[in-house]
Formats: sequence, C-alpha cells, structure tokens
Amino acid sequence: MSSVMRNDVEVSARERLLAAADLLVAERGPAGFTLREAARRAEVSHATPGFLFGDLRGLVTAVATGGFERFALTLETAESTGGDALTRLLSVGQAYVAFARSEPHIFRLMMGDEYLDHEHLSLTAENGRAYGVLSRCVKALYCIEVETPEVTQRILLSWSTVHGLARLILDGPLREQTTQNDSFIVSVIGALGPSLLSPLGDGTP
Amino acid sequence: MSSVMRNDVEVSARERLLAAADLLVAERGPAGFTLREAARRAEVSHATPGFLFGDLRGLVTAVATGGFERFALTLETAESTGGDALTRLLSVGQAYVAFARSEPHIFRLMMGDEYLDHEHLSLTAENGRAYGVLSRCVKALYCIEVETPEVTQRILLSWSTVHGLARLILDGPLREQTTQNDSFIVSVIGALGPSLLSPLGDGTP
DNA sequence: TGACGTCACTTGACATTGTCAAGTGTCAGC
DNA sequence: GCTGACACTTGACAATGTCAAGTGACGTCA
Repeated sequence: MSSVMRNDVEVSARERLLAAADLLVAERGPAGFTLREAARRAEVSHATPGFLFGDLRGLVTAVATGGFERFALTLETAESTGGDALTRLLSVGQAYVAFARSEPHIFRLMMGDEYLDHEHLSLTAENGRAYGVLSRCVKALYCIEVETPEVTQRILLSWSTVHGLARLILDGPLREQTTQNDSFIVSVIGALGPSLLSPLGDGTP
Repeated sequence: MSSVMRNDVEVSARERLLAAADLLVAERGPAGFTLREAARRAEVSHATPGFLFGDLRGLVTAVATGGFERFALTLETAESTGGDALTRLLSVGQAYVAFARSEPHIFRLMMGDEYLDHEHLSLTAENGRAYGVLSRCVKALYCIEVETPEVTQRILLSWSTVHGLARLILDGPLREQTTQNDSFIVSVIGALGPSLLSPLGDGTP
C-alpha cells in the first residue's frame, strides 16, 4: 500500500501524480517534463505513471484536461460580468490572454499538437466550451440566434486575434516589450471593434 | 575524412547535418527530433552534431534560422505583388498562414519558445524582418512614415490575427474543419478590413 | 480457516537518448 | 620530418520511456 495520508484523507497515487505532474509542467514546460521526475515528486515508483496513465502522453493529456477545465471556467466568468455584447466579448478576450499569461506552460501544452493524445482527449469537446463562450458573445452582438457562416467568420476572427496575441506574448516575439501591460492588451483587442461592429456581410463580397 | 562527394562537390558534415535535421524536423516535428537520428541520416558519428552545433538546441536553432529566412522571403514576395495598401496587407496575411500550413513543424519550431536557443539566435532580428513587412504595409495604409503607438496597435492587431489563425489551424482547434480552404482563410483575414480602415485613434478612447 | 484471485502498485531490465572526455587521422606550415 | 590545428570518431555515462515479471494486501468463496 503506497497511498499516503494528507490532511487526514488518503490520497491515491493517481491524485498525487496528477498534482505533481501539473506542478512540473507549470515549472518546466511540456518539453522539460519527465515521467520519472513526476514519479519521484509523487513518491511513487518510476513505473507507476506508465502503469496508471498508459504512457507519457497519457499523463500529459490528463494534465491538459485539468487546464481546459480552468480555462473554460475563466472565460465563462468573464462572460458573465455583464455589460453590453461588445464589452462582454472584449472581456472574454482579455481573460483569454490573461489565462495564457498566468499559466503559460499549461496553455502551451493545451494548445500544442505535439504532446497530447488526441484520441484520448476530446479536444474538440474541451475547446468546444471555449468556443461556445465566444460564439454566444458574437451572436449577442448581432442579436442573432443561429450561427450563420458570416457569424462563424466573426467568431474565428475574434478567436484568432486573442489566440495570436496570447501566443505572440508567450512565445517570444512580444515577450520583452513593455507591451505586456494590460492597457496594451486591452488596446489591441479593442481595435477589433470596428470589424466586429460592421454589418454582417462585409468582407465577403 | 568524412566529407562526401555529391554532384561533384564536397559536402561538409555540417551541411549534411543541417539538411538532415531540416528534413527530420519537417517529418517528425521538434518533439520527435533526435540528434542521433540526424547524425545517422547525415552519415556522421553520433557525437558530431554536438561537436558542430554545441548541443541539441544548437542544431535545432540552426534549423529554425533557415526557416526564418524562407519565411521572411515569403512575406516579402507577397508584399511586392502590388495592389493598394490594404490588398498588399491582406496578401501578406495570407502568405503568413500559407507558410505555416506548408511547413507546419518548422513554423511551430520557429515560433515555439521551448526548443530554441534565444541567446544564439537573434530571434528579434529574424522576427524583425517579418515585422518590417507588416509595419510597411500598415504604414502605407495610413500614408504615414513613422510608427506611432496607434500604428503599432494596428500592426499588432494584424500580426495577432494572422498568427492566431495559423496556430489554430496547425494546433488542433481548426484542424479537421473544412475551414482550411483558402477562401475561408481569405475571408477571416479580410474581415479585419473595417478595423484597419477605421481612422487612427479609434479604439483608444 | 485457508486457498484463490484481483488490485495497485514495485522491481528489474532494456534500448535509446544527450553529452562529454579522450582518441585518431589528415593536412598546412615550418 | 615534426608540430599543431582541425574535423571529426570512439567510448563511456547517467537519464529516460517502456515493458515483463514480481509482490503483497485485501476481498471472496469453499
């Protein structure tokens, strides 16, 4: 029996591994992550991660799943802060970038194709929740219920912009700039306004 | 002597390694890349990559440098195709996404923070060339010579959008969709038009 | 009560990897 | 002919992911 008492509750190897892996990814990033180091921190034998999660991708995918959960929650919270449709959409965009900045390695892991097991992780479903938030905000913007191709275009425009901004900030190009303060981010996202407010049908002549 | 004749010219171990590494990254991606496999393909000993490029990051960084060169060339070509300022900017945006789609692994490597040796690679300089293209296009849009903060905001808006679109297509979220055809990409990038054409000063009240 | 089986791991082993020290052969210059 | 630099190669090491086999606690049924 290798389960351990912590705060008077028995914590399974699985839970300890997941917690250790989460911390390890947050510290070193997906590339520096190691099954054996996770095992060491969780105080289990070196083969336990493989036994419990199948393989490296299995554990990493489990970590990503937790990230998606927090991510969706963050966006949904931002969505519910009120204001008009555009305000809410911009809030969600800021929350998107803020999440990426607060958990850079986890975000990279979630959005990177290389480490995840796409068979096991229902990536579309997980992203679906984030997409749903954006979709609702954009539809509210046009007081429309269904997602026409033109609405999809606007959703993807918003998604691309905030996603790109997040990645540029994380992955170098915008890393060192003083541009990382919030007002800069708000400004760039806000510049999307005219495109979002232009009548549907523009841009697709 | 381990240099090899190919087409009557002597090819150094360095060149063969670089070519092999390039191909290997293109095939397997940065995560699947291995020094020893590159050495095998280049028909040099297993320690040669380390000897010539310092370490893993050294060789990977060299591969990325070649990618940046092709990337900048692609954007500059798109810029020079003529048309008005907005047309040129949208062309550059499409070229940006097209490059990412044509060399997905190399693009991921170039834009990923994890594998590159930022000390050795003048990333800012390399990105500077791509940034320069965008900057010129946006400044032309407003018939302006200097890059004011408001212009910077528009440049970053454009950059974020095309970069985000590229990554969403590469890294999952938009992967399976039929949305990958060119007209879809053109449409999303084109939707940026109203924001870009709105007078400077909008969005920053 | 005791044999049996299952669950949740652990132990041990293996091939593969990045890296480093030391060796080797070739060639230019004196 | 000798020396030293150059451009690698050889050999070794610790670390990693993965897999087969072992282990011991626990529930179940005879």
